[in-house]
Amino acid sequence: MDCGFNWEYNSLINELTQGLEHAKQLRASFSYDKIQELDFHLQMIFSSFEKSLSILKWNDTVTQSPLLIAPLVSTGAPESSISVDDNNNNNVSSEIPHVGYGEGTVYADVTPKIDDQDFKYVSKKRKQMPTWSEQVRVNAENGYERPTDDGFSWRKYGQKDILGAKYPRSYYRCTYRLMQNCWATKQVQRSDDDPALFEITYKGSHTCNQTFHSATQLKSPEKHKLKKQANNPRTIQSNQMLANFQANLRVNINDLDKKEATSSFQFSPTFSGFVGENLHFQRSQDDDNLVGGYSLSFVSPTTPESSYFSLPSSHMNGSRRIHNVHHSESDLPDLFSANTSSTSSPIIGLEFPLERVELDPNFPFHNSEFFR
DNA sequence: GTAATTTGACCGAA
DNA sequence: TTCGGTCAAATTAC
Repeated sequence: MDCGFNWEYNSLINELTQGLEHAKQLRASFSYDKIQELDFHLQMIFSSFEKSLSILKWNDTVTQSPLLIAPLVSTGAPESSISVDDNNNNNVSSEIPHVGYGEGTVYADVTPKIDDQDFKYVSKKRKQMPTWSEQVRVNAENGYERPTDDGFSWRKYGQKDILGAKYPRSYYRCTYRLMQNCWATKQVQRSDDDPALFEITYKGSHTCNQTFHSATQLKSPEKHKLKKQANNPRTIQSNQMLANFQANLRVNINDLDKKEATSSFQFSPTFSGFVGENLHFQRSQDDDNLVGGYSLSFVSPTTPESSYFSLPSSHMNGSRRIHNVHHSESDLPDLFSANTSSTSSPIIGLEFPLERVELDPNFPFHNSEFFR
């Protein structure tokens, strides 16, 4: 039977918790001179509540079936939300060997069969998993054939030529589907018109704790340290926030200040820097709100108090020096590149693409909160 | 040896 | 019958 882990319930809790957190920060930081920060939290709140509603609508539709109840005791698998019910003997366990796959999984004869009508509900439920899409641009010049990391660990399980599409579609599932019953999936489709552009469709929210599993692959004592950190609820929540944040990263470097950009500075190994239109690099003074170390900021010449990003060194595990910041080639004018030196020890927490980051100058953010 | 990817086959939906 | 999504054996990468 089930391990007490519920996919939709946890997703909902995650989303609502995030929304609440952003609302709190919004209230705490309300000030006319922090309008961009406020805007960021508003966007995150909207996103959280939209996803929550999506999950609720999805669940509400499916639970019209008498079999598909008890969301708190079902497994994480969308198709295994059929609850244990001694009265009608419709017991279906995710641990019982089954044949077939995917939508309308056919269970082995040792279990009671699901009739056709029930199948429709099961299939419908998976179909109605919360879905959202985003577009990611990559720099194919340097061999980037797939979108940059989105902060989660994915396992590719299929590729398919799509009718009318120039490029095949790739299918990914969460690496921790089996270990943590996480049923998030994504599809990646390259744009016909713009090969550097990828349409990524996510289905279902992550219910896994990926920091934990990253840590388990490391050697001790880092392993122990990261495990401890990963179990911190704040860390788990921050991971989700970071993923959301990362999903909104874009970059425009049309007015990159080359003089500033080519100077070296200490830098996170996983954030490679960003310059928006009319912005320039500036290595900032320590942020009083952060714990120790230096931080890197982006300051708008016109509104220096409102456009910035900072990263405390206390969350870096070893420092890096970044160099060779330069514009990308002409076919990808909105990207820039930078190289980092050395890779001492892995960073704690989520990892972001090293060499390339996109930042939309229209997307205000202040992510100091993520790292505290 | 283990984990990840590739790829042909299978299945359900339309 | 076609097509998109998934599985799982074979292959490749680490």
